[in-house]
Amino acid sequence: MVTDKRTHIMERAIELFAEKGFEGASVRDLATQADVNIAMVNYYFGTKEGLFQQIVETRMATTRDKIEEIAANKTLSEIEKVDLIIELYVEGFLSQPGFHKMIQQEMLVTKREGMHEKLINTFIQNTNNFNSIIEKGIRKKVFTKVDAPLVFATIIGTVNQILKSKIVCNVFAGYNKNYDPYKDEQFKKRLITHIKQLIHSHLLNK
Amino acid sequence: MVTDKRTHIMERAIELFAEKGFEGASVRDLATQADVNIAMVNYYFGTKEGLFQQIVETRMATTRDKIEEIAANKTLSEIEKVDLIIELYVEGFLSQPGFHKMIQQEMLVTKREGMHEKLINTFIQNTNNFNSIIEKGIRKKVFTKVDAPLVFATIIGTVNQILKSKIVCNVFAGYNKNYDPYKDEQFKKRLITHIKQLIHSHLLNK
DNA sequence: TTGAATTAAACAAACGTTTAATTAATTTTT
DNA sequence: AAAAATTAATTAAACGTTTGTTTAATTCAA
Repeated sequence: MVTDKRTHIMERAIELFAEKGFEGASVRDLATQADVNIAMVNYYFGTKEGLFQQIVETRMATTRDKIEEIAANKTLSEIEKVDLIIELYVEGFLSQPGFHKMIQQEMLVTKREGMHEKLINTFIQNTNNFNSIIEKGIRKKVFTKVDAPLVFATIIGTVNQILKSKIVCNVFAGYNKNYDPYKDEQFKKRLITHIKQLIHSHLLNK
Repeated sequence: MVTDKRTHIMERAIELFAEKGFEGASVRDLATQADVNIAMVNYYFGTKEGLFQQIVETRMATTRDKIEEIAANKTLSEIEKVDLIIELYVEGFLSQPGFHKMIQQEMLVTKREGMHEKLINTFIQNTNNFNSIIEKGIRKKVFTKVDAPLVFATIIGTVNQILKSKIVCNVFAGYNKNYDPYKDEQFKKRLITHIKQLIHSHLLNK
């Protein structure tokens, strides 16, 4: 039950950090939400920042490894790889909206330098892996000569933009305020379709 | 000299808010950066949140009005309007990176509900104006049947992604760490070209 | 002389963290 | 297997700082 409590605190913390930001979410708030004593946060994670780092380190490695795996795969074509990465980001972001909101905020803020740099470095790795796929496609002449890193920025940026607010997202989806688009399989497909069509016509345009 | 001091505080506050977030930037910090007494912030803006709101209200109306103007224009074609909006966002974002970082953070955070809703509403207005352009283009059969609100999300999202960190941006641009891509005219052109090509092949694809 | 601008000092409240005491669980010894 | 000893988990209370804001006095300009 020890690790259960640890992960429980982390899970509740993700939602609070996403909602209020790192500074905006107080330790007392975190403890109340997780239904534990205030001192438990420091007991398990040392500091508030330690808790944040634990969350990031645990969850961010997954996406990075998956992208690395896709990039290194030798049986997939370049366009198949691009499609897989699009699906990976949409599914990952929509299934863990809180976590990715957290990350987005921290990428904007340069206050906690160590944390910020760690995020940037992982992101740069992902960019490089994506670039290598695109560049190979261009060399093979299956892709047009596109601006690879900016194509990556478009994919991530589009999903991030959707993630920015559920309300805005509802306007996009045209549904009512109580409906949760992140949990809707149809909305997910719609987003994937949009990005794929967009990127395909850009990459494969003659 | 009164308004000068007011705007001076606002200008310095934008940079601090962008760098550290709303909660992360303390009033003492703001006062020190603007080289004024701590009490002056409350004297001019009532509260810290009042300062934030003043900044947002002053600057955000400009973009909204420009988009409305473009959408209402009767001499421009639909594709010309789309191009103008792309240029508007890239130029606006790159010339005022601090302000737009601030906005991005506040759109992610739902703590200050009033502020958040105001941002969302303005954004929804912009989305609707953009949609009406796209829908007209589709009706005229000069555009393919695209997902208009998601196309808008792609444009904004791409620029926002670029804005997320100067370091990441430098990796995109392939330059050294001291170079400031936001001030580089060539990088701006590169970004505009990428988005235009991307959106064009998506909208005009047969 | 009147009102605005500016200041240093103080305010209570909230912050992250630590402490010291207590309970619960585990291990060691009998 | 029971008792004792040891470690881990949990708690309420307090720690010193920092927070945003206010006050009351002072300087400045009209």
